[in-house]
Amino acid sequence: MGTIYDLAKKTGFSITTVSKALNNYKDVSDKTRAKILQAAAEMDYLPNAHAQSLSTKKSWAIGVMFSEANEVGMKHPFFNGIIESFRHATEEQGYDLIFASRNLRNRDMSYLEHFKHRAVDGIVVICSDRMDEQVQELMRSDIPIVVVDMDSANCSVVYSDNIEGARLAVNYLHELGHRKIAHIAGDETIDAGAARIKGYELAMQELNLPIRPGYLVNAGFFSVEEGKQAMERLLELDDRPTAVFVAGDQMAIGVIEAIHEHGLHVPNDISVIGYDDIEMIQYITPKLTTIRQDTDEIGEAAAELLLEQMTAKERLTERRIIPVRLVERASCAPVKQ
Amino acid sequence: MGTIYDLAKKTGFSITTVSKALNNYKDVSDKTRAKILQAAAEMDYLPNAHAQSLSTKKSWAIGVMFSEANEVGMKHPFFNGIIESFRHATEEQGYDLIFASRNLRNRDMSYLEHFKHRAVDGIVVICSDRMDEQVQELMRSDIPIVVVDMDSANCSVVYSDNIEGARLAVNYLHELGHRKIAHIAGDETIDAGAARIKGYELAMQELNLPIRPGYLVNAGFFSVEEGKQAMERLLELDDRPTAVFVAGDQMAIGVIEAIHEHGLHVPNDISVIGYDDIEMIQYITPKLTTIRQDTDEIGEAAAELLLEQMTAKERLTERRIIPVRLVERASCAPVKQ
DNA sequence: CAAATTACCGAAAGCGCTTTCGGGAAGAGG
DNA sequence: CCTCTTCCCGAAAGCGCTTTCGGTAATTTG
Repeated sequence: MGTIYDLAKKTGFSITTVSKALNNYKDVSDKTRAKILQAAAEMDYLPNAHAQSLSTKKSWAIGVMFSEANEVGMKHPFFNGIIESFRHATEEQGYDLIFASRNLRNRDMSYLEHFKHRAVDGIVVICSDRMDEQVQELMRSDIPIVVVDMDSANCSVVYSDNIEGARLAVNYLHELGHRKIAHIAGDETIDAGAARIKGYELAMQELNLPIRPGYLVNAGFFSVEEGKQAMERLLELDDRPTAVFVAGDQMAIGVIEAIHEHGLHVPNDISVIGYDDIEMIQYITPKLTTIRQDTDEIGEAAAELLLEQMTAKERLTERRIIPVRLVERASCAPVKQ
Repeated sequence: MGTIYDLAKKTGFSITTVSKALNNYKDVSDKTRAKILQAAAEMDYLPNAHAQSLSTKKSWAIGVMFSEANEVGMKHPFFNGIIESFRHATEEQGYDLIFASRNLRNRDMSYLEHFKHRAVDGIVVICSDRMDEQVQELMRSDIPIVVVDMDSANCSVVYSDNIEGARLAVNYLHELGHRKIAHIAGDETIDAGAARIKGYELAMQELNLPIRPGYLVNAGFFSVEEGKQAMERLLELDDRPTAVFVAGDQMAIGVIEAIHEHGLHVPNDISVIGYDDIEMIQYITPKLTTIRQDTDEIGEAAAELLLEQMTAKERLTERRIIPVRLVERASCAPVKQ
């Protein structure tokens, strides 16, 4: 491969000139630039990124932090949809993504420390747990940052319009004639969970529907199993709901399972509407009606907000709320007479 | 944060001694080491990774390349299961993962070039397309590398025992009394696809079962839609199979859909067995019986093979074949009388 | 044609760290 | 008391690149 010195020797110019030619400075003649570029191609010269970063203080790297909360890491279909689109958008600008480990040889360090160590140009946090001390630390730092799926006044954030999403869901069920609408919710410590609860309550109020006792059940952290258990509790009620708005698709899968196990039918006996629109719900029975979050757009918006800060070289705090929409499939039906 | 110079000034020692203290050299007394460490903690000192890499020629970074083939990137549940476990295993040793973009500012470069530019210590390739010129180039290079889900004599590889997996599937169907067993296959240009075809043919032969005309159908690149279309073709046959071994779970989902749309029942009319054991198939109807690939172990094995090369600082070529197992669920039944 | 620009190029410092090598001080051995 | 080790420490070179600042040579201007 060779270094810039080899290139200089080979072409007979100084490393200064070589560097300038490579970086499109204008104070080098076309003739010599051509020679240098030619020679560079011949010897497969590639600049060393570390040396460049060291001297320019720009690493062209973005650190990504995933919530390790439920041990899903990058396996979660919603989160990895976002990161994939984020990756596309940033890669176009020449940035690489780096997934930092938490331990540097012997000693283990925080994400912030690791990102500083790596001298990343920016950070993207994809995490729903606002209590996470690691995330807090990142948000307090002065590195350009964007956090996804969580609100904050101190840094740029992007998330779906959860309130509107919940409202869409409730209104839809209402239009189908449902009045006894329950909500299986995500934990309130998670912004998305809290917002959807709020949207549910708001919508119910707007429609003058009472939230009956036991109709709002916390199903924790969005897993299939938790959804199932939550639905069990609804089924135990004397005054069962005819429809349930579930705060996440995975939970909704558990919900449907529970309903089926009780010998009831979705949607004939109970309508179910989910949230997210992860791919697999098109293939379950019945196909799940849901509120679609646009992971592509979320990822792109996140990239945009971060890129903006990185080029401005200052921390900005913009809030971007991505619209959602209802995707009608087969898990909701008009209420029985 | 400060540099090593600041630390030296603050403690009164030379940067040499500071560096040595930080790196546990033995030619520095416990007393001064303690002082330096203390001061480092006080000023939140963190060594600059670029400077370190520049002088040690070790970056503690592993480049990962995903096949962009079907535009799924890191969204594919099988691949991202692998990468997640790979990440865990390498992170324990202090390595970070870097997802390289293909363009460096203006000019766009190959993955190999980018990885050289970044001076990664090793590369992991998660790609099934052996024709990909980018992958070829990586394999020809002299950087430590491990490739997943593909065979090669020139570098370390790890993949599932696809032949045995196919055999397990066919034998299982045979035990259920099936004799008319078809195979919906992945494309032969993909190693996994080819191996499963081979295993199917082998198993059929071992059981003295003929492969009837039209019973081996190529469904391309493992998508739901392709699986569905392939099944349509099988259903057009006069002499329909009673069971079908499908080379991937996603395809199997399409297969079941096609069968249902023809008014037939799985497994009563036709048994279906998949391959992979991705999470979602537990939630479809009927729950899919499948051959389970152990993504955790594949990822760990890949990490192990790569780590080995990186510490040895030489390229090795080991082949690791990960065992698979049958997971019985509800999509296969004994053949009708 | 002399003076003032302009066009090109290079010396050198600096980015933050590691590592070799040598040297002084202190302790061990005779 | 002198020599030989052992223990600590630091000067300096080097990793590969960027960028400032001057300095020629070539070109333009009046």
